[in-house]
Amino acid sequence: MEILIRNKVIEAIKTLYGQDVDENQVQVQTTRKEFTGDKTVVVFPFLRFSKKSAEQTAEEIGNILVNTIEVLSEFNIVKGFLNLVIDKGYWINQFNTAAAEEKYGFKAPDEQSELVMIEYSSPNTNKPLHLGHIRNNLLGYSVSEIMKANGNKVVKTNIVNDRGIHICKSMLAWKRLGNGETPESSGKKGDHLVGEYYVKFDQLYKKEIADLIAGGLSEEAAKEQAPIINEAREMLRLWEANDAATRDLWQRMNRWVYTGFDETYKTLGVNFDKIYYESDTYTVGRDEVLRGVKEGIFEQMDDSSVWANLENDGLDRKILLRSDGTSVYMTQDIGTAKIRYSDFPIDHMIYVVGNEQIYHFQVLSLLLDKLGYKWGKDLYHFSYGMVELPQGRMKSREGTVVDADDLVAGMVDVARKVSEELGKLDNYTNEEKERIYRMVALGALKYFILKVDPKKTMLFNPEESIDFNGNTGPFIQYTYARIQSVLRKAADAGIEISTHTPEIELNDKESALIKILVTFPEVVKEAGQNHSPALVANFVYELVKEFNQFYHDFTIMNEPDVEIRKFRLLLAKTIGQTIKNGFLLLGIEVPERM
RNA sequence: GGCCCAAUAGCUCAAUUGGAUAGAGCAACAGCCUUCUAAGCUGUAGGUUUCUGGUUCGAUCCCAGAUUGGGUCACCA
Repeated sequence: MEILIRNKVIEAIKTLYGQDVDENQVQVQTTRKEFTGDKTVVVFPFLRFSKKSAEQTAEEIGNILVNTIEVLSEFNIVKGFLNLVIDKGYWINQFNTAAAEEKYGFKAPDEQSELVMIEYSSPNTNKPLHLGHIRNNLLGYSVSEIMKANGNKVVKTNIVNDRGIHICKSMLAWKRLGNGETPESSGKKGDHLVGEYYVKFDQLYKKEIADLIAGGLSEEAAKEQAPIINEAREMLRLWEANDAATRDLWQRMNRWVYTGFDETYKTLGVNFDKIYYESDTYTVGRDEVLRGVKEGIFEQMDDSSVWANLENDGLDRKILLRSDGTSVYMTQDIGTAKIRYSDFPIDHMIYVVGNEQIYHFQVLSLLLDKLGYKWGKDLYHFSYGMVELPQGRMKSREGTVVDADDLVAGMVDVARKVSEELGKLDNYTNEEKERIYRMVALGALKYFILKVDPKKTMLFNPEESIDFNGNTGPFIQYTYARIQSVLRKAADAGIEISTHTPEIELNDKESALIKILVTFPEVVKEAGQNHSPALVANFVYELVKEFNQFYHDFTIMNEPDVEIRKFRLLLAKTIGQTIKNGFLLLGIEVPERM
């Protein structure tokens, strides 16, 4: 519709003033609520063609539009804004289209669809997931769903950083202090158990540093020479040298972590199509780096460490292999990228990784390019903002980290408490109740995180639990449940819901609802272009807010006019469907009752 | 210090990517359940969009500078 108007405006200006205007000079937007009309054309940019007043220009263009666009019957002018009124029939038509499709707004993939690979989550296996990972996982999953809804083929992938100095730290501490403790023996979740030893390592390390400083060493030297850190380094070297005992312990502890992660992923409702492990990919990366050395792309120093010099590209020097031959993060990422492109015909590669790694991905992109991979430059770093606490950034060493499992469990408790107070689920079984508590708790958490612009830093206050009223997930879930309740009542009463609405008179709320509803396909598209679940969240909220007003002001079941009642039922059903579909894109479930 | 990013109501976030009188929720206050689920609805109050300039018909949005906060510049990931 907007495109049609835009083209007609261009034609109008051509006939009126004999000038060609550029397409993006014509602004067509939805009319603001406080004015009458549906679409608004801003005429200010055309004044230099018309050489007339804004009102006159708008009048002239408006007359032509009304004559050339069938569904346009009237217009009004406020200053330089030409407000166009679109016929009711058009909206009813649009609504019927929306009502007829279960997946309204979604585009199904076909043979020509592009393949988008999305990497997200990508945890280290030395500690459990925290709030920062939650934002990553929710964004990654949601963006994947949004890309699918835009007709792409999507491969969700996870690169598990299961190797490196950080894992060795946990292993070392466990060896020293663990006394053979296992998840089974202690009843602790595996990832939490391993995480505890990571913290213990840090404590031992700090103590050694303090002792060395007391003995007269500088802080820098102390950090470098502490026996325990050297032992960890030696462990990493042994690991890369395939030392059997080291590998055994590593495998054992990683397995504990995976069991724990799987549980967390399951509660979060995220999943992956293809999982890569750094322990498999880093050697490919190392070979690539060594090839780079041979081809003169990278340089090897006397101590045999390997560097990339990116100073000509405006960046720094970057290490790719340590002097003891072990690999770093970047080495692995090179290998992983290569393997992925040979495994899949990737058209777009999206890395969901925090904005603290912007520099890392600039470098990675450049390195891949230098290694001769034409897709190196194409990788897209979906860089999202951090989650901050009122005190600032989360710091694992200071114990301010909000653990993912604890957070979810806490949310479920709150949901249970609220729900029990309201007592609406009293005739449900305990399993059904628990299922809904979880659904609501996760709805609150996910919506809270996904409704904010991914690029922005966001704040989470653990002191105040996430709200269930207002602009929240549960509010939207509640509206959905209400709609289902009405639909159940209709079904019980044997009232059939029409599948097609004739041209009836609409009240203000009804037409407002339809006008919001039919923007959904555009919202899905924009959310895909901008990689922004927040756009979907905002849309659903707007829709639901409007629906609740409608629900309050008008009755559905008690409407005496049969035609109108049938229409309202269909409207409610379609809105319910759209809420569900929108939330599907966010990875949030909706309950039939709550 | 170099580079990058942000700053909107007391708090958490929006603002159709340069358009009309900057909107929601929370918190505060005042109302609405004999009626399809009150996790709802209505109203009141709350703003020099950090500051100073510039660009233009028009700036929260673009440019320059300043202030504040954050990130990053590792043989960490």
